[in-house]
This record gives sequence, structure tokens and C-alpha cells, in this order.
Amino acid sequence: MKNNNRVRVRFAPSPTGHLHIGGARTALFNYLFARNLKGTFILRIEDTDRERSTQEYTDFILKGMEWLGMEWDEGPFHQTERMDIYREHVEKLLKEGKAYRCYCLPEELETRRKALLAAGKKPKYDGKCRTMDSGLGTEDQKPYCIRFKAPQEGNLTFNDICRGEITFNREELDDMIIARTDGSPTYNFTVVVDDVTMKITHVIRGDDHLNNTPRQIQLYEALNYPIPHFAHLPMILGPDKQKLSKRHGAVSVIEYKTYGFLPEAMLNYLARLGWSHGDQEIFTKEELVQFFDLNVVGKSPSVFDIEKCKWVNHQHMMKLTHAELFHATKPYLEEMGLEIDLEANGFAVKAVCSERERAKTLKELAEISAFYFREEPVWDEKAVEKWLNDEGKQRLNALKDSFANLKIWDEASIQTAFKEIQEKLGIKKMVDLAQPCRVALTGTTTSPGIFEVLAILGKEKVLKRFDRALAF
RNA sequence: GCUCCCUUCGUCUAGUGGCCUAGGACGUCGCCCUCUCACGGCGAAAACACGGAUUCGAAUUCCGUAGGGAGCACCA
Repeated sequence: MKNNNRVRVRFAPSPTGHLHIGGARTALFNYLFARNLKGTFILRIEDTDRERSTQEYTDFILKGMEWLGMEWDEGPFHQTERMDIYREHVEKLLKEGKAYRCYCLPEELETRRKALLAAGKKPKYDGKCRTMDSGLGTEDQKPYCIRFKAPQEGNLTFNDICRGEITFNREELDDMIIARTDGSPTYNFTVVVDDVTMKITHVIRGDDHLNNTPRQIQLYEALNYPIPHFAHLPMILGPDKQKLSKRHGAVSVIEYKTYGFLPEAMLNYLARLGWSHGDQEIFTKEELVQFFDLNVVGKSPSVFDIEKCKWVNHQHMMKLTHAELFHATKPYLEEMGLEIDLEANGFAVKAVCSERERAKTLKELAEISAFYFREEPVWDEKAVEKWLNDEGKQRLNALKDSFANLKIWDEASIQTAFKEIQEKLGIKKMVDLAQPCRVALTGTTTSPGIFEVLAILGKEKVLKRFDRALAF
């Protein structure tokens, strides 16, 4: 009974594509809203379009949801398994004279639509069969679909949580088809029936559905069901302010996993698109749940900015413990063909984490810390040319001799030995000794602090790499 | 074409009639730190789409204009 006034929301994707950025954000706002108010979050797969819906896409969507950690409380329900419920409701409307059979052929409809459009009018159904249908009892052999008899009088106003009051003239709404010739129900009808039977209290969805809302409200009215609250979320656009699509790069949310984004970071970034909480930029999932408020959601569309998304990701990476960060990065190292020996974990954790300020994604982190794990570094030609010349090698040799005799191998001792050599060779700027060493160890001119790299790598590997570099 | 919606720095946003010489963040640029690259610190450039009206006072209210988006399917 306590649950009676608890909110119930749903995310209802159609499995005709991957879970994309926009869909994920819609799901997230539903999820946050439900968790914030201790309500119920339902997952519903809208697969009435059998032509385009596939099991594969359903699986992708489920995987995306799981990766982002948006666990649902009920479902996933499939509309294809609920056909009887829709049929019952169509019958009910038919019986009550609120729907009728339409014998117009698709081709006729199309030509009439075009004529209307050409005349500068809104291409709505002209209502030809509205009064023709004899109702029940006509055993007509001609194929027909079923249309909803949309009331044409007066205005229809609803209060959108994000947009405020929105008014439509009922005249604008035509008699939409609720069941196709083959008897299958159409979208606007199934959503209403589903939302009603699943006792959805708040319909939170993309604002591409804003125009569908009045027609759906008319259905609620005809069915004599309570009307839920609506919240229409602004869209997410590409950098060119056009709808996000493949040419903007990754659209499917799961792709961001392969790029090395943390799910919490994605959640964080997505939540900040159209929503804010003061000046705070970085949120844990718990904070998002705690602070989320639908009333704060903006009205205008937002552009997906991959640079900021990366920055948010970096912030979340920095919040992880060293062990957590290592385990998150390990799969990306393995993807590069690098076997990380568990025995060497102490070394590996330090190695990976030594680069954490330098990487915005786990993948980047794997790439720049890979040199620790390779037998031989990948040589950067320019770096080798510049720093492993005769002079550089001479310095390297001196370092090598000194390091070979070092008893204690830690950052402090290494640094002392290093400074001694620098002084002995009369090298004024440390960079002139550090860079040959760095290139010899990493193959490149950029890395964590040289003493840190030296210490992490260990004496044996260091000397081996020096030899290799000296052989150039 | 018709209907509905939207409009603050390049981008995400704060702002609900005086606290706004419009705040924060990403990005950009400069300086500092410095063994490289980062991180970090400091600083800079950068916006109320336009025009009216209401008001002592408007980013904030109202009306137009312009621009953008969505819908108008036997797709969802």
C-alpha cells in the first residue's frame, strides 16, 4: 500500500538499433528519478515493428544498460508478448463507438495526403470512413484497419514537467490508426495501453514525442484512464547542432566502453547535459540519485562535447584507488596483446598508475603505460635521433655503470646516483641527462618522472634497456 | 505548408525583476611549477539572437521578428 503513491517510470526503447547516447540519457533520467523518489524503474522493449526489431539489438540495449549500471526493477517486457491486451482495448473502443473501421487503401491515403500538403494544409486523415463504418456486425470482406475517433472540439492542455503548459487544438489531431490491417496495434496505442496497465505515473521521454502526447492523452480520455505526468527531455545534438548520428563518431553507448570510458563517468557526463546542481561538475552515482530533480531539467537541446566527456572521465579515473584503476585498465592492456603476469602485480599496479595524470581514458592509459610491459619499447624515431646520439650514449654509459653498482634500488638512491653522474660529467641541465635515459627506457620523450620510471622498472630491466639503446 | 517546442561565452550550464561591471566548468591562450609530458596553481579572451512594450529598474515578464528543432506514416 505504501507503493501506491510511489512513482513508477519506464524506459521503452525499440530494438531497431543500439542504445545510443540520447536513449541512454533518457534511461538515466528515468532511472535517477525513480531512485531519487524510491520508485520503480521498468524496462520495456517496444518491438511491435517486427520488420526492424531484432533480438540482437535487444541484447545490445540490455548490455548497454548493464554496463552503465542502470538496473531495472521490472521487465524487460516485450510488447510482442502483450498482443492480447492491446486487442482487448481495441475491441473496447470499437464497442463504445470510439473507434471505427477504415477501408481506405494506403495508396489512396497517400495521394490525398499529398493533395492536402500541396494545398498548404496539414496532411491529416480526412475522416472519409468515420461515419461510413456500420460498426459491429458488418461482415465486410474488404480489408480494413482501425482508427481512433479523435474528438475534434476544443483545446487540449497538459502540463509538462520540463516544458510547462502546452496547448493543442484538438482539430489538429486526426483519426490515427490504432490497429493495422493485419490486426497489429500501432505505437501510439500500445504506449498508452502499456503505460496504463503498467501503472506508469510519469512518462519521461525524448522531446521528439512531444507532438505525440496530445493524441495519447485523447486515448487515455477515451479509455477512461488517469493521465500520467509527462516530462519531455531536450535532445542531444552533435557538434554541428544536428541530430547525433554516426558521422559524429560513436553514437552507441557501448562503444564508449571500448574507448576506455568508465560507466560512472558516462553517467556523470550524460546527467550534466540538460541538468545541473549548482556549480558541481563531478558526481558519483549516489550523488546523482540524491540530487536529481526533474524540475531542474532545461528546455533547450545540448551538444555532446567529447572533450568535456573525456575530462569527466579523467576526473573519475583519478578518484579510483590504484588497485581499482589497474584492474579497470588491464583488459585494455590485454587487448594490445600484453600479458600481465599476476606475480608481477605490485610492479604492474605502480606502472599503470604512474601514468594516470596523463590519460583521459583507460585505453589511453593502457597505451602510454604499455612500455613498462613490453620486452622492447616502441622506438620513436625522432626521439632516438635527438637523444641517443654519441653524446647521449656516452652519458647513458656513465649512468649504466653507476646503476649497475647500486645496492639499494629505490627512488632516493637512484636520484642520488643520478645527480652524482650529472655533476661528474659537468652536465648543467638535468634534462640533458634525463632525456637520453628516458628515451632508452620508454622509447619516447614523455613519461612520468624519470626516477619513478627507473624505480618501477627495476634494475634488471633498466640495464637491459640501456644495453639495447647503446646498441643503436 | 501546417502545428508544437526551443534560443545566456565555441560547448555544458548558473541565473525565476534590483545581489549581474552576467558566475562556474570544458576547450583555447598566457604565466608559474618543472627532468619530458601531464597534473596542479594563477590569469586572460569569450555570451543574455534581434526589435518593441511593461516597470523607477529586465538575461529574468509580455508581444513581435529571425534562426533552430520536432511532429504531421498501416515507424517507433
